[in-house]
Amino acid sequence: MAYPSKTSSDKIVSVAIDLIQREGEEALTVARLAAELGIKAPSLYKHFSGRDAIIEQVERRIFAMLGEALRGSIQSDSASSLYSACITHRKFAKEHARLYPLLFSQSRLDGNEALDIRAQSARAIIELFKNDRPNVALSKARTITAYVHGFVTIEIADGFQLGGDVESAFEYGAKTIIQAILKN
Amino acid sequence: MAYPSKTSSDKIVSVAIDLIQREGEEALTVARLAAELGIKAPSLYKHFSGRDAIIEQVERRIFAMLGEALRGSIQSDSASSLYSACITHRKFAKEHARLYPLLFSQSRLDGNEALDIRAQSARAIIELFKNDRPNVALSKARTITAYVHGFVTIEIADGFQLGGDVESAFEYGAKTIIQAILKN
DNA sequence: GCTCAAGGCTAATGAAATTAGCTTTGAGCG
DNA sequence: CGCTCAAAGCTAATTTCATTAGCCTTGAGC
Repeated sequence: MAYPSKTSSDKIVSVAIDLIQREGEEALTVARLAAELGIKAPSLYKHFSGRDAIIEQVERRIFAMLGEALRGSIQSDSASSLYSACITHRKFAKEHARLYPLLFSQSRLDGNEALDIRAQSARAIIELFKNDRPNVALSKARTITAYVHGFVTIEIADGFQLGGDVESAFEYGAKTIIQAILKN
Repeated sequence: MAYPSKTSSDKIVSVAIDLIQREGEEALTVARLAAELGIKAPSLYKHFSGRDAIIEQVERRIFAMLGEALRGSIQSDSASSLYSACITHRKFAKEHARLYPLLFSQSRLDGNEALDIRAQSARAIIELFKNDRPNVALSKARTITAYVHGFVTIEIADGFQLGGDVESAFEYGAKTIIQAILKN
């Protein structure tokens, strides 16, 4: 084709992820990102329609990573697997404290594509309830997912300000919910 | 004192809340807000140090409103009260879909002030577990709060994309968790 | 009736995103 | 071997915001 590309869409997204992880989303300016890639801001528009499009890809990638991590943590289809999925989810969120909140913000992801990428993460959990009626399985998956997501979201935002042992609170909640879910 | 004030800090925050509720946070530009107040952008700086300071007050107010709603929904200290608190929390979040996500974003609120305003909301729930040891009560409150917060956060972000009955999922989760919590 | 500080205003500055329009270069073809 | 052309860069606007500088107005209190 043509001019030797100094970068690629994949590279751009990777560097964007690094930057957000290091300094937060607001630090991701088009000029800054371009600089880290060794090019100038307007050149980025040859690869993406704009800043939002880049962040959208970032979200997509983080979702994929979370999904992969969750699937990797689920060995059997037992309760212990469910608990380890919770641990993994929480660990992932905290290790990507600046990226994780992007996943369920106003979400630039829309429609079909969002469905696919999210479904992959969800599916792994839903599978664990294959003995239940589909609707019940969905409710159970949503319950445990909501709990973990809510917990880590508050945790990341430094929302647990009343002291106490946050670790044991997480464990208590996860185990209690899992136990209850496996019965009812 | 002096020049007849055309507005006030309270009024500014109210109008800001309206604006965000109607058109989202990004629609809250300093110029736009000023216009809705009948003044010019720079005049706002006589009342607030900047856009962030205004949004901080918005968060504070929303937190206070949520706390009030929760306290209002708790009559007794029984399980039924806990469930109605969940309903109230969810209703509040959905009725303030554009404002609620601000509460646990990166949070501009810091330190002591944040503690106070959040503690008020939390306290109401913790009270319900006064028969438990303090640390357990805290864990229980955190568990149910995390669940509801996570659920509505995902819901608002349109994250439940696999169909099914979201209403019944919420009910299932809330009731299951409450029941489990009241035992253990 | 004077004064002065709070609360407005206009004009300027500075950061970002984005657009317009030009330049470079190397893959592939004749 | 040399030509061409489209992709990928670049510089120079343009726009939209937030914020700052500096000035003007007015009414409460003396």
